[in-house]
Amino acid sequence: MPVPNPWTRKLEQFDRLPEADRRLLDDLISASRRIGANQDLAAEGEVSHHVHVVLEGCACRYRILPDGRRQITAYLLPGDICDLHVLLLTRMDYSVGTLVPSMVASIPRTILLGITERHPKLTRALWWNTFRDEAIAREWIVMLGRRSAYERLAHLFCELLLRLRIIGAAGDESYVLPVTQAELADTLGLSLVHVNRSLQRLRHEGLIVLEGRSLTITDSERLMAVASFNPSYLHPRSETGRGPPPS
Amino acid sequence: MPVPNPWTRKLEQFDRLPEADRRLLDDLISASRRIGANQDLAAEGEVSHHVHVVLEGCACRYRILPDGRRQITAYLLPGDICDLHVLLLTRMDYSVGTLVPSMVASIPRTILLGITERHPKLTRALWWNTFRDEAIAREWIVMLGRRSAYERLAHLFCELLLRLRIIGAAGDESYVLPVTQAELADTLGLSLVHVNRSLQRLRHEGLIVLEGRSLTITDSERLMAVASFNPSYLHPRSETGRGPPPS
DNA sequence: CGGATGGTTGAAACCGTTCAAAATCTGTGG
DNA sequence: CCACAGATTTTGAACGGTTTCAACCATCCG
Repeated sequence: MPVPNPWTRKLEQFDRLPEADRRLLDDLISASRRIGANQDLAAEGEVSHHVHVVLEGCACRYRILPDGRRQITAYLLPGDICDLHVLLLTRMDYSVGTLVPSMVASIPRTILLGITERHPKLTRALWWNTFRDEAIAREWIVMLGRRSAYERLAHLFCELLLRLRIIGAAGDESYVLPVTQAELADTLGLSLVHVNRSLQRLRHEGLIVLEGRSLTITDSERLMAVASFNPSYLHPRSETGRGPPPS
Repeated sequence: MPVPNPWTRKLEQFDRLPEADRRLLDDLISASRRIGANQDLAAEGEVSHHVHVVLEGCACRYRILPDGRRQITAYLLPGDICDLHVLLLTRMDYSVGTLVPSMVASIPRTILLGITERHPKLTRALWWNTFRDEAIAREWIVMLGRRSAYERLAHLFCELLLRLRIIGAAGDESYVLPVTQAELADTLGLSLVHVNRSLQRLRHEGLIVLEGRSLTITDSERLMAVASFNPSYLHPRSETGRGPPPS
């Protein structure tokens, strides 16, 4: 059996899909394209007719305030859907852009919408995907509202470790950070300068090694404690066992 | 024709529902109960078998960090579903509690899950509801990450004005704030003291009048400008016209 | 080599927090 | 109708985390 594409893998975290659904997913992303870093896939305010899926690289959701302040509201890793809500809400209330060179598939919303009428298992997996996105957004609210700069960095690094591990893009304790310090600042609601200093503190305290973009978590135990990181919001597979909760 | 309950009204913001679906919604919430303020409906970490819907009053989603810091991640107004993800993710990753005395319905997840297999229009409305929740969460991320205390308060008051107006719980420019200043602090990621001082500034600048819990927005034009408030994330009805985007 | 991007450092200013206490409001029972 | 306790709002003052401004350094790459 061939290795499933990242999107299929992601959706099957919820429940095994019928063979027909898996083939369908393969088809939908067959026309993917390679895109450079810092390219917009969709822009705030426009009416969008395509749902985007990241297959390689990394993108983000972000908003820019009238005076130029920017806030990143989500990281989109391989297998993640950038803008699924376009299915039912076509007006974009944020922008989507790549953070590094990426491979992205673009699916007409009418096609996907039609599919949801004939593929209940797949539709349920997409709904699950929506719930998980929302759970991550909630956790970011907590991170921004009630954690210090130091803790926010620790928390974000823990989240990325787990999310990248699931898709096989991280080792036991190291991965390639897909963002610059300026982008970390826009993610964590901090200034660039303060991100830099907080990173140094994480290094000095022996929690991480960060050389260029390669991040190694040298003491994940303590890093998770600093972040008061509780992975349950990612709803890891192991917790519910195989398959979705019984109906 | 009788006035629909708040939940039905909320779900019909997306699309008109078949008469059968509306009757079903009435049935589901017929066994609602009255609950005092500050009562938990569901607690973080537990496996929940019920979906809760607010019919009167106000509840919130919140998380408490190990050291006691608290962050509110959503306000749940009449018609809002507290924990719909329980359908597919039964483990709670946050708590739900009332902010004021409320009327709340509690629906077994297996019942609602079964319904989603036989009522496509209703299911789609529920999915839409999920997307809208997520859009609000994203906006809160922007609010917490990139706005000052003063701007956060302004933004929150704008959001509540619109959301309460939709359900007929706010006049043109005034409503009853369902929260104390301490709760505002836990919502906006600020200290109680600073919330108090920022509120005074909003008053002194003539943007609001706040007496007890009664809030009047005296200059909504300027309040929205201060908050750089853009209501599109609430996906108001008027924008898409009647009914959902065409398939 | 030169320009662009990303990372690092220093110092001053500011926004928001903390601690502590007073003032006001609210509901309740006597 | 008053007294009282608890919750909520308000105020003052000191402290500190974070920002801002302004350089400087390192690296990469054509």
